[in-house]
Amino acid sequence: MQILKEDVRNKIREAALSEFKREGYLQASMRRIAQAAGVTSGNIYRYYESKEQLFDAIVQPVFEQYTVNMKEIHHKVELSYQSDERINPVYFKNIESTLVELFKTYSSELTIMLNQSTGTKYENVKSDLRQLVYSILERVLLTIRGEETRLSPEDHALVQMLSSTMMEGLCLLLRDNEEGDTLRKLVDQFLFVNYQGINALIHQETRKRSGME
Amino acid sequence: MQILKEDVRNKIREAALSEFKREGYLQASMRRIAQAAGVTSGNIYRYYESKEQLFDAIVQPVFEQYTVNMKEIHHKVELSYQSDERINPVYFKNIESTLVELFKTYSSELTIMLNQSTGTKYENVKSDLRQLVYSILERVLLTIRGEETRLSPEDHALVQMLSSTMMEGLCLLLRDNEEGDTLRKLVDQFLFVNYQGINALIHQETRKRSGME
Amino acid sequence: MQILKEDVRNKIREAALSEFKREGYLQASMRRIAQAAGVTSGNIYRYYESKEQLFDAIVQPVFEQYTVNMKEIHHKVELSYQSDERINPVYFKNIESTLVELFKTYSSELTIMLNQSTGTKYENVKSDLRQLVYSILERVLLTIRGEETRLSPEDHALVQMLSSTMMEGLCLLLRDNEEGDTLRKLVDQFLFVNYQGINALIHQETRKRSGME
Amino acid sequence: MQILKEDVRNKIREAALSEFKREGYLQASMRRIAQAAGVTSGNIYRYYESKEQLFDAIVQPVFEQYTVNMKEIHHKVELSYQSDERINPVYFKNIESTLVELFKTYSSELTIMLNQSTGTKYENVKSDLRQLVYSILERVLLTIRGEETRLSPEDHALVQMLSSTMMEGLCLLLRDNEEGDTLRKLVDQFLFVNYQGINALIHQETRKRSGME
DNA sequence: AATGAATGAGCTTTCATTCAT
DNA sequence: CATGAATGAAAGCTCATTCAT
Repeated sequence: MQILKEDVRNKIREAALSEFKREGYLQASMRRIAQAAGVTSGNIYRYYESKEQLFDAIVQPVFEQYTVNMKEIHHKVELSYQSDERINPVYFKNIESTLVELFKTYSSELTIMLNQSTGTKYENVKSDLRQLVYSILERVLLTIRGEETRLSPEDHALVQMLSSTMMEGLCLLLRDNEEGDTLRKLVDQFLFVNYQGINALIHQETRKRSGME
Repeated sequence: MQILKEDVRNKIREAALSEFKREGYLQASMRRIAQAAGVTSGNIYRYYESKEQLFDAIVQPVFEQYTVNMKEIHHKVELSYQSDERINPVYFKNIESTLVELFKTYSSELTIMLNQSTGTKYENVKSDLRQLVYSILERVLLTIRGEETRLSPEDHALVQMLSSTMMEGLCLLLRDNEEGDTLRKLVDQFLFVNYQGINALIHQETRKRSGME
Repeated sequence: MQILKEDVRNKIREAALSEFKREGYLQASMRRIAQAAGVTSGNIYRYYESKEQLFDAIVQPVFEQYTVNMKEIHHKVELSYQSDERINPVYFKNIESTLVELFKTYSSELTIMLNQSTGTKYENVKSDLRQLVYSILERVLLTIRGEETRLSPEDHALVQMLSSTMMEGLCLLLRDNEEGDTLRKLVDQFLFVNYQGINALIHQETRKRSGME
Repeated sequence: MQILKEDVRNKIREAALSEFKREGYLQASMRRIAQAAGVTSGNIYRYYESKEQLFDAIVQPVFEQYTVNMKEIHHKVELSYQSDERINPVYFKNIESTLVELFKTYSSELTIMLNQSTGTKYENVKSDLRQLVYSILERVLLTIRGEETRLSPEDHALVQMLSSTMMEGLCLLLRDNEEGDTLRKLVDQFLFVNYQGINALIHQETRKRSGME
C-alpha cells in the first residue's frame, strides 16, 4: 500500500512528536514510533537519517526562533546592566511573550525542547533560560536592596528559588495546555501571582529589617 | 574480609538512592549501582529481587508515611466538604509541613518518588498530590465565589494551574536543596509568594467583576 | 525523455562493473549501482533479477571464454601427460596469452572474476587456475627431476608457491593496469623475471644436489 | 555452565581470528564469532568492547612489532639515500626477515593485518609496505641506470610492478603457510627467484639498449 | 518501463537478570 | 553469601529486494 511521501513524513513526525513528548529522547523507541506511524522501522530512515536527526527535525525550528528572541532579550539585559538603568519586570514579559508566541506555533515542540531533551544537544536550554531569569531577578533585587554588587547568600538562594519555580511553572503551563488563549491567560495569571507575591515578600522583608534595626 | 549483611544492603540502598536521584528509574543502571556500592551486580539480587523492587525498597517507606499523612489531610478536606465548613489555607500548611517533615527523614527518597519515578507504580504520586491541592484550592475558591457547587471553566483552569505550579515548585525545592533549614525557609518564602499572589489575584478579579456589574 | 531498454541495461552494467571492481561482490551496494547508473534501485530488477544475477551477467562472458581457452590448455596438458611428452613453458605462454587476450576484451570483468568474486560461484576460479599452473609446473619439474611420478614434499611446496605467486602476480597486473600495451609489457617482464628466476633456482638446486652427492 | 574467564577470552579470540581471516573485518559477523566461540553474542562484549576493539586486540601486537622493525628499515633506507651509498638487496632481506620473524609469532594476525583489514585503521599497511619496497627498488635501479634522479616512466611501471608482485607474493606465502620453517624456505626461494629474475631482466635490457645505440 | 516507498531480516551493541561456581 | 560470566530480548540502524502506482 503506497502513500504519498509527505504524508508518511508527517505521520512519522507526528508519531515521533508524541513519542518524544511522552517518553523523552532517550526512552523513545524508533520501533514504537514506526508502529504508531503505521510504517516499518526501516522505512523511517528514508525520511530521517537517525533518531537524533528526527529529534532535531522536530526541535530545531522552535530552537532557532527561540534563540533569535532570547538573544534580543539577553542583549537588552546586558545593555541595561551597562547603562546602570533600572531593570524592571518588563523583561519577564518579554520572555513570557516569546515563549507564548513560540507556543502558538510549536506547542509540543517547545515542551519537548524544554522538558524532554535529555541526551540531546538541547538538554541545557531550560537551565540556560533559568539562568537568564536569574540574572534579571538578581538585577531587580540588587536595585531594590540599594547599591550592593552581589546578593547576600540568602538573597541568592531566594532568587535561585524564584527563577527555578517561575521557569518550571511556565514550562508546566506549556506542557499541560493545548490551547493558546487559555495558555496566555494562565501565563498572565501565573506571572501576576508571582509579581504580586514577590513584591509582598520583599516589602515584608524590608519592613522586618527596618523593625529589627 | 566478610561484610555484615545489613551493611551490604545499606550500601546498595545508598548507591541506588544516588543513582535513582541522578538518573531516574528508567535510566538508572544496575551495574552502576553495583559498582558504586562496591558490590557485584549479581549480588544485588540477593538483597533486592529486581530493579523495581529495589526502587520500591527506597520509595515505599516515604510513600507509606506520605500516604498516612495525606489521608488525614484528605479526610479533613472531605469532612469540611460535608460539614460545609469553610476551608482555609491551613491545609496547604498541612501539606507543606508533611512534605517538609518527610523531607527531614527522607529527603532524597521524597524527591525520587515525586520526580524520578517514571516507569514505576509511583509515577502518579505527584499528579495525585496535585489533585489534592486542586481540591483544596477549589474549595477555597468556591467559598470565596459564594455558593456555587462547581467552578467555572476559567476558575477551573486557574486552580489547575495554581495547583500544578505550586506542587511543581515544591518538588523543585525538595530536589535542589540538600539542607533542611534552607529548604524550610525557601518553602516558606515560596508559599508566602503564592498565598500573597493568589490573594491579590482573587481580589483584583473580584474588583474587576464588581466594576463590571 | 525515454531511454531505450538496451541503453539502460548497459548503464546498469557499466555502473555495476565499476562498483564490483571497486568494492567486491559482497561490499557492493545495489543502491550505489543504481545511483551511478542514473536509474532507480527498483528498476535494476527489471533488467537483472538479483545482485548475484547482475554479477553473473558481467562475469559469465569472460568466464565462458576463459573456460573454453583453459579447457584447451588443460587438454594439451593432459595429452602431454599421457603421451609422456615433455611439457615446456609454452603452456605458460598459452595461459598468459589467454589472460592477456581476455583482458583486451574484458579487462574489468576479468579482474572482477579473479579478484572480487568472494561470495559468488566464481570465487574458486583463481584457485582453479592456480591449480592448472601448478600441474604444468609440476610436470615441468618432474621432467627435470627425471622419471619420478610424484614430486617430493619440498618440490610440491615449491611448485605450490610458484604457481600461487605467479597467478597472484598476474592477477595484480590485470587489476592495476588499465591499458593493454602497458599490461602486456609488464606481463612479459613479469614472466621473464619468473622464468629466469625459476631456471636459476632449479639449476642452483641441481648443482647443490650434485655437490652433495 | 561456567568456564574460566581467560578460557572464554581465548575462545573468542580464536573464533574471531578465524572469522576475520576468512571473511575480512567488514564481512565478519559478531554473531558468527560468538557461535563459533560457543558464547552468546552479548557475552563477547564483556571481553571486548566492540568489533573494532576485538579486531584491534588481534592485530595491534603484530602491528606494533611490525612498526618497530619497519621504522628501522625505513631509517636505514633514508640514511643510505642521504649518504648516497649504494642500496643493495640486503634491505629486502631485512623486510623478509621481519615478516618471517613476525610470522613465527603471529602468523594469522599478520595475514589479517595485511590482507583482511579493509574498514579498519590498518587498511593501508600493505600499500605502505609496498611503497617502502618500491623506494628500495627504485634506488637500486637508479644506481644501476647511472646518475639519474627520477626513473623513466617505463622503469617506474616496472618497479611498481615488481614491488607489487613481490609484496603480494610474500603476503600470499604468509597466508597459505601455517608452518614457520616451510615458510622461511619458500620465502627464500621466492626472493631468490625474484632477485635472479630481476637481475636477468635488467642485464637483458641493458644489453638491448647498448645494441640499439 | 519506471518509480521509489516499503519491507523485513540482519547487523552491532546494551543491559536487567540468572546461575554455576 | 558472593562472584561475575552468561543470557537473551531489545535497541538503533542498513540494505537487497518487492510492489503499488
